[in-house]
Amino acid sequence: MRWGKRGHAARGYHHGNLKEALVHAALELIAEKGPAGFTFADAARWAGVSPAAPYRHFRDRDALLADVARRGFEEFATALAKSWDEGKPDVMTAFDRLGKTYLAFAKREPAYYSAMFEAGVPLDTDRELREASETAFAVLRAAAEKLVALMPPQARPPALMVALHVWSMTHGIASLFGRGDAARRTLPMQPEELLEAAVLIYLRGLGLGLDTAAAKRR
Amino acid sequence: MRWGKRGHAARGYHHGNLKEALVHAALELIAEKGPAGFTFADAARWAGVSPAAPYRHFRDRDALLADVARRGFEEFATALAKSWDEGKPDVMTAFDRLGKTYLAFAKREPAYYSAMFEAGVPLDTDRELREASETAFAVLRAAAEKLVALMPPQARPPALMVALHVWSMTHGIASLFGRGDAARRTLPMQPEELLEAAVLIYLRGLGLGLDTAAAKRR
DNA sequence: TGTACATCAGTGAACGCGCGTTCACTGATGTAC
DNA sequence: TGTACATCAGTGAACGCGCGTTCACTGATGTAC
Repeated sequence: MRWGKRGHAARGYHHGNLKEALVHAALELIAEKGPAGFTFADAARWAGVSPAAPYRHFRDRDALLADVARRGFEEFATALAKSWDEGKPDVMTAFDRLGKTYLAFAKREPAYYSAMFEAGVPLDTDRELREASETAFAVLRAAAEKLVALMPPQARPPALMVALHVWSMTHGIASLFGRGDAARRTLPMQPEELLEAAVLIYLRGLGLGLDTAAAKRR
Repeated sequence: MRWGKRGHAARGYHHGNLKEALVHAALELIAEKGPAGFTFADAARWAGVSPAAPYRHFRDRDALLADVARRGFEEFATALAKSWDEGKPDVMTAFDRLGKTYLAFAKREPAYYSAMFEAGVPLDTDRELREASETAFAVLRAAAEKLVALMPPQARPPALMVALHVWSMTHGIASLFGRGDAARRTLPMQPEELLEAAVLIYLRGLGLGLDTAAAKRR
């Protein structure tokens, strides 16, 4: 299988879009054997090129992995932003949807998720990678802002704290139970249900019951 | 450095306690370069023996890693149980302490934590490993039981759900911010504070305010 | 439109290296009597 | 207490293998005129 800009017809001496193909290869191999389970040579073989070819596009294996993580964060940020949809039709509905999207991403793209959160890719060395990661978190942060804005000013918790709490909870559930691969633990309920209940209880603890939210909605 | 049962004096043709030494080597190397960052030969070298020696004690690298994870869960379970101390002097105090112990373990033993939760060691193939993991969770579960028992019977949430929520939150914070190594993200507060606030808000959401708890304590 | 040339993105052979694993071996330890 | 022997837990040499990386190369593509 080949991944060329011009579809699968790209052939011949020049691959056409080897960089993309290597990223896809890495994702495929990570999904199979984990982020440590592939080599530069593996990726080349998977893409159908000689072992020297990847060097035209990536300095080394780590650079390839970092690029995978960056793309992962970008797709993640896009998915989250689309799901949040600026809080429409109302903040509570959108917030719930956001959490489900987070879990769905971890399940649908375990390879990306691994590269982003578990492969030990250092965030601070690559500017684009760090920015992509921050963009993703910014969506959560913005959602938390809108959420605390529902509350009376004197009772508002810091939005950053709320965002971090929800992020941690969701990431925890995703890592422990919500993965598409074999490392996950079994659970007597759906991860989505577990998350939804947690968020409801947490928001109630903030004084943001469904009643308050419903009242604000009108 | 050698790790023998008889202290550091073990020498000579027979190592004395190579199995322990290999586990320590693995921990050291995992802490340095992550769970994927060491080889069987590395471990042997670190322990000061020939590359063939580890085969007397472990089938292969995976078996060594699984043993590390098992020991990690056992130490984890012990630490958690000791910290929980059957809910003394009162359930809320002990519960808070339990969370702090969880985070402290992840920070103090990042290598164990990696092997347990991130190395992709399959839980279901090794009976002892699975049991150790279940023993650790059982402590959390028991604590959640005592916690919900503080509440009036008609308002009690399932203890299992509470345990899973707290586990997820704590694991999420530990993975994202609370690690002793370089992969952690920076945070404008201590992970412990973040966790404490989350748990307080969550419990309040369950209807278990500090007032209720204090009332029960008397 | 054709041609000459520069650049790009691959090839494939080669290298040194370290890994996993096996093997016959051997020094150290434990035990029966 | 001494001796003979079995077992244990190491050695060290060897092997085949695949990896990372470099290199001169070459086919394909793009561009100036």
